[in-house]
Amino acid sequence: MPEGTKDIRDQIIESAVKIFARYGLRKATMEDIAKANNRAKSSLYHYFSSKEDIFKAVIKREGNILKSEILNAIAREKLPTDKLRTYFKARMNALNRLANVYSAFQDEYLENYKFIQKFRSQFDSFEIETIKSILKQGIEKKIFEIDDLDLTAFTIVVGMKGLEYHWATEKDIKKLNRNIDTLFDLLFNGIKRR
Amino acid sequence: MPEGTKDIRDQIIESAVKIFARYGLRKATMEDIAKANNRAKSSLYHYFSSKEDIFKAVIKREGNILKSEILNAIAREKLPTDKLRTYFKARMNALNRLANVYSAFQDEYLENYKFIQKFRSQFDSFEIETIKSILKQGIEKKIFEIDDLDLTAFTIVVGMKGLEYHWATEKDIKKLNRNIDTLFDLLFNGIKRR
DNA sequence: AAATTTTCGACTAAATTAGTCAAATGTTTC
DNA sequence: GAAACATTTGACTAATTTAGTCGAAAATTT
Repeated sequence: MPEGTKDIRDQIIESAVKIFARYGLRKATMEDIAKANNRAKSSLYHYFSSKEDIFKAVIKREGNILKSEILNAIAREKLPTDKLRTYFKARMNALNRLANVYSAFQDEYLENYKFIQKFRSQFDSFEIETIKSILKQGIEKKIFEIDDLDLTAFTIVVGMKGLEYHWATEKDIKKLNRNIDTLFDLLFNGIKRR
Repeated sequence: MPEGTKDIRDQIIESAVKIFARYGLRKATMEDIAKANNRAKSSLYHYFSSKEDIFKAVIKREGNILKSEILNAIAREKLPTDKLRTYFKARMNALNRLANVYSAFQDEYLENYKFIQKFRSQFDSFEIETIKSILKQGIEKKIFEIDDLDLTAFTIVVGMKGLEYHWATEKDIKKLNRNIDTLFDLLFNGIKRR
């Protein structure tokens, strides 16, 4: 695909996000996406090879937004402690903002797709690495005391996943933020240098 | 359909509400509804003759809920003035609560169905009659002064529809409630006995 | 105005879906 | 307990929808 084409590809992706968010991969049709973009269905195939191809692009885009939101948020903090707490909240907020796309993303039907599994595991890696780098800084600054860095980072990510599940069904944002703080404090007091 | 059958019919309608709310009439499949009800698709046809038939039942049910919520709300008020204001708010709140179903209901694709048009016009009649009865009480109690009752009731309903349209795109509930009050005051000062 | 990119409508093969049906299972009634 | 009835189901089909193709028309660039 040529150069200036980027804009229209992006346009299509943007429409597709909404359609996928509303209907999920299965029920969203190329016709739906095309209409939302004021184009004929066949035009889409000039930019993407298949519906799955568009979906991949959507997932990639939303994933990148999620990652950069998290990275930006923790970049604003100086202390590893604050970075960690901010990471928690930024993750929840970003996920909250993406709630629609995300709920489509949770669709069990998607689990069968290999590229979704790949994306998930890539995102897991990103999270573990990010947490690890925060923990490392904490160790260097003598704020944290951790035996097994990998295992600790992994455990933290798993813990957040648990919270995320709870979050999916929790409407009370206030209560949720308190949960985040509680989990954080519990974790923090476990790893803080005594 | 036999007698004790009612329970299961209702069960099916309840599942169907959720499915229609999520996907709309077009994209909701009998299979979806059946699954949500832990039944085989063919079982549904024992209780309903078609998908459209289920949809009609859903619309009827939600319409009745809407009506009774409104009627209950205004029954709690004594003064015609308060009844009118309460009507406004109850209508908005009920519609708000039914937001999902309602958004599916707004689908342009539905406009082609005759029974939807029929339902709409029946609901319009209900609203106009309800408003008229409130206005009548107001006139009797010398609180309102109205020339053409029918035309006034009609105008009020049309006004609320306009607000409803605005509401559909307005996320700020606070602002919306202020709008309701404003519209109400404007209207009220127009019909109040001087 | 030639070359290239973009759009589109018409088309097809494959998949999905509404609705049917006959048989299986479950429940009542005598 | 078996006849009568109600309910559920899986297999099936006809009709519709849908992903993806293709050749040619617009639009844009060179």
